[in-house]
Amino acid sequence: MSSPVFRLHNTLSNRIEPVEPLEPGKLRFYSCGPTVYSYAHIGNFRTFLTADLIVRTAREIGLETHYVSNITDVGHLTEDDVADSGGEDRMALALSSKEGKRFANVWDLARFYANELLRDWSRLNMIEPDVRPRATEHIAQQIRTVEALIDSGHAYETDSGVYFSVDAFKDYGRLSGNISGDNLSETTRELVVDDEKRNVRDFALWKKDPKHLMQWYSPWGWGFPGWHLECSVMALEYLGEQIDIHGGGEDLIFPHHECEIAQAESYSGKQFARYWVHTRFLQVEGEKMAKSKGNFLTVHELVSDAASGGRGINPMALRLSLISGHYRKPYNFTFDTLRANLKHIERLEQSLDVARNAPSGTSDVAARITAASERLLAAMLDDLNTPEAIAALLDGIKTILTCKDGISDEDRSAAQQFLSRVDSVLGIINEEGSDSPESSEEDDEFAATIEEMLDRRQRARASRDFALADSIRNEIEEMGVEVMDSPDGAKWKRITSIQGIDAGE
RNA sequence: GGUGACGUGGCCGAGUGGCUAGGCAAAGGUCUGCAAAACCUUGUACGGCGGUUCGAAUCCGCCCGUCACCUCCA
Repeated sequence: MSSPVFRLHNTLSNRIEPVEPLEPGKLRFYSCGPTVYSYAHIGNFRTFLTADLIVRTAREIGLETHYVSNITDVGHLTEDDVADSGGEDRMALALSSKEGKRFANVWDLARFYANELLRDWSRLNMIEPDVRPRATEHIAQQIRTVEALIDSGHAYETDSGVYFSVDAFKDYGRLSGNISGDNLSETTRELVVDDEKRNVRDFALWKKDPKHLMQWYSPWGWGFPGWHLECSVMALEYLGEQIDIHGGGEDLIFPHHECEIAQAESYSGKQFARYWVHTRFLQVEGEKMAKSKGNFLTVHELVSDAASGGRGINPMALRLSLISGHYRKPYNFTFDTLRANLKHIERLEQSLDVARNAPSGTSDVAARITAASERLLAAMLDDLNTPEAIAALLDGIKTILTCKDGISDEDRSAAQQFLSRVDSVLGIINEEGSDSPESSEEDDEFAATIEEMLDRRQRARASRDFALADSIRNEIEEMGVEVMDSPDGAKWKRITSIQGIDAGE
């Protein structure tokens, strides 16, 4: 048996290619992380989830995967065209916003949102990178790299900073197809105005700016590093001069990744990354997600409980929603599909219960469950075809649920193997996190009230006073709780709803 | 203007020359005092117009529409 082949779309070739690591059996993977100037939104997380699925799938087939993802905690500029004359710094902007007023300084703000990122990351049951480097902790390395690029003739200093010379790197533009500078039309805003730049396309490696809120001392005076530099430097530091896969959002193809290639390859003289994987932006309810449209959704808001102003969504359902579209296609995130995914997660939990606790029986579905399991992995190996994988997931769950009244030993074992694969590859089973809403005293009181009402209802049913029983149930439902009668008595659970969307239902 | 992607049933989303994707919603049924859950059943869609072919949602051409990137948004 040959080992399974993992195929991914490579932006460099615009083709789906088998992933063949430089060093057989060992995968070096770098995924671009966010700038932490606010809560990360679901679009950010769609990209991070693509990385997460790459790691999970690679490990499932036994590739020893070294996974690095950074945190950008330097405030880069919102507009390059005004950068030289004092453009705005993202962090500084966030600091002066209403929300940012509570932070003492940009360092504090970056620290806060970096912590929140990690919190959202773990809520979505995402794999922690082996190394999670921060830009501000790699300034010295960045300065050394700039010096090396100047020494080798790939960069030069001007009054405003140090620029990378695009003319000194022949492959510039290969990744994005932006080969010439001429294709920038009048619809594009003007490029950086700096008479000392040798080519308008040259980009900054170091900005001189003694007024910047975050600044460091360098051979070129006080200032801060260019945005593209940090990822190249940190990838080189933790993964070596040549990595296998480099990923990020589609917007990073140009200029960020194009510039990374230029810097890293000029520095090392070797091909930097062999596979480039990019995630398409998602839309919300059919529209581009934008703060101005009011459809800017953060993971923080969606999964926080209602009491603290969130929408109280099960993080696993959110995770499933965000991976339910193919990563290279525009995905339309809607509350309708989120609601469907809440049901899927409930059924998944039921299937776990069946696999563990269903009584012994004579079911005969092991072959079907195993087929679903194989189909699931095969779909993921085929350029992360998550919609197909989820179809296999649902088929497996459905099959397992048919065994709830009795399951054979063979089927139980197949079911457990299936669920274990679902756990490791899709990451939508998070049992530690699932009962996360810390059981507070309020919850205990609430439960006691419901139990008491159910007792009264049970007595009414016993005396066949169904009208009373039903009216009690209606009362319970108005409290947001669903009642389910079963052979071992009535069970209840909170009705899954999305705060702010299902209000009044 | 340049580059790239995409348009599939009420909705979300696979497929990419002939063979049921799947899910949500909906309808009917089994079960139940009634429900809920679960299970079973039902649904013939591929933006438009041409062309290639025995046969096209799938290939080719044109058109229409949507979206993204083109110097710092994942």
